[in-house]
Amino acid sequence: MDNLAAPAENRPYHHGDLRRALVAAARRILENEGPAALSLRAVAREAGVSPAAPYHHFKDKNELLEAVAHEGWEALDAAMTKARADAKTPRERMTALGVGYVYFARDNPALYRVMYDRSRDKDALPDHMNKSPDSAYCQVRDTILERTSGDAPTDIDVELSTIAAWCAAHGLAEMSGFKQFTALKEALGGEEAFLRAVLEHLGMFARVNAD
Amino acid sequence: MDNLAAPAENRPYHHGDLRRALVAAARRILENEGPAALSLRAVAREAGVSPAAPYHHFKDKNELLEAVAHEGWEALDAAMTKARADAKTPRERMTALGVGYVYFARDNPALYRVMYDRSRDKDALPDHMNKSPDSAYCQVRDTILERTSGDAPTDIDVELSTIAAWCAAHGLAEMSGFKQFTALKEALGGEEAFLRAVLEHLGMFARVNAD
DNA sequence: TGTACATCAGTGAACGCGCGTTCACTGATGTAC
DNA sequence: TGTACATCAGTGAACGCGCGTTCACTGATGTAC
Repeated sequence: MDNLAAPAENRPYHHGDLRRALVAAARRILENEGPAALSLRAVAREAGVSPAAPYHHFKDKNELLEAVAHEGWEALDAAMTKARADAKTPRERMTALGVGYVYFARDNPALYRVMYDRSRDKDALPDHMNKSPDSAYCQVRDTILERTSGDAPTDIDVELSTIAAWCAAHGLAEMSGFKQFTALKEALGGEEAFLRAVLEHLGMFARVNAD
Repeated sequence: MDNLAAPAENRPYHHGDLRRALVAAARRILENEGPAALSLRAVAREAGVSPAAPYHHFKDKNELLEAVAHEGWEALDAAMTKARADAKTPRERMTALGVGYVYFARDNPALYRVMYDRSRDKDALPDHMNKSPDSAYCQVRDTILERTSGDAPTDIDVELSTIAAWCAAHGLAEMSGFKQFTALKEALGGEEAFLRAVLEHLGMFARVNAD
């Protein structure tokens, strides 16, 4: 959460960095009031500026939301980098990514929502996820590669495993907050133990058991 | 998709079954225009009734959405029952549930969205999922139990596996439509092959490989 | 260095819109006798 | 079987609201000479 400071009073007529300030204001609104409250007018209000001002920096509401989502994906990339750096073994890194991913969604629920809502509208995840090596996606892929021993897996296998991991983490992120799981969390000794346990039980579709 | 017929013309003053008709109208709107178009007024319009009429059947918009979501979960239960019935072996049933789940979400995207949006608002999945044996959740759980050979797993292990399966399916349902995967789908021979392949790669968090 | 002027980045009022909900009403239905 | 009447399930007009966006404007900035 960077650049989320409240608007400065005694602002001069020209703001200086209104574009950035608007995105920060949007994130503040998301954090405090949720995605439903995120209107262009509310953002302008929060930034201390007239409702027309944002139009000098964004074509329309859409474009502002795009910028907010973009910051969200960058923040996710950073969270994944951190999670990965803190773990020692490849297997631990894999779990740390999963847990870190869910924590990111839990700590930024409204931002996370905006990120995926906009992806759904475009029927696509952000482009940079396939390209930038620091992207969350590439970090998951690289960590899976680290874990692989023996013959090099095919590109397709790597991609499938990455997608599978991503889906699992996303599903867990969306579900782990549900009340139904509170008893189980307590039985296992807390949130993180629960997340790790679920991640370790993901093999039920795989060719692990007999047919 | 039952009861989604268009409103009858020459309707008498008293509708007879407006409650059901309103829910059906809501589902029609979801299907044709998406979740953003789902206003109380639009539903009344679609049902051919004045904007005040729904208030004789639902306390407010919230309560109508609740009824729509409820129908959605029932439809999901039915889809899971069907998917399970069509498969021969336990392992096949497990995969069929995963694929069927994603297909349900793909074929009813707006309804699926409403179901989860409302769950998120309540921080809980529907109650019946833990209780009714025909619920999607219980069917997943029972299918996992079928697959288990040897010693009976603990209740906690079963629950964790069920949650893991659900998360994976939900994640896959939300992601599988993204453009990024179209090339991979073609390489694998189509949508279903892609889904099966992802499901089979879910072990990457598990204790399958060396540490 | 000073000045004219184009450009930039704000203002604030206004637009039309669709929304959820309420209200007094009325037509249809069902029940008691 | 017929009638009075309560209740039910609609109508349609109206409310206040916040929204996205546009408009003519103005104050501040930067650049050419």
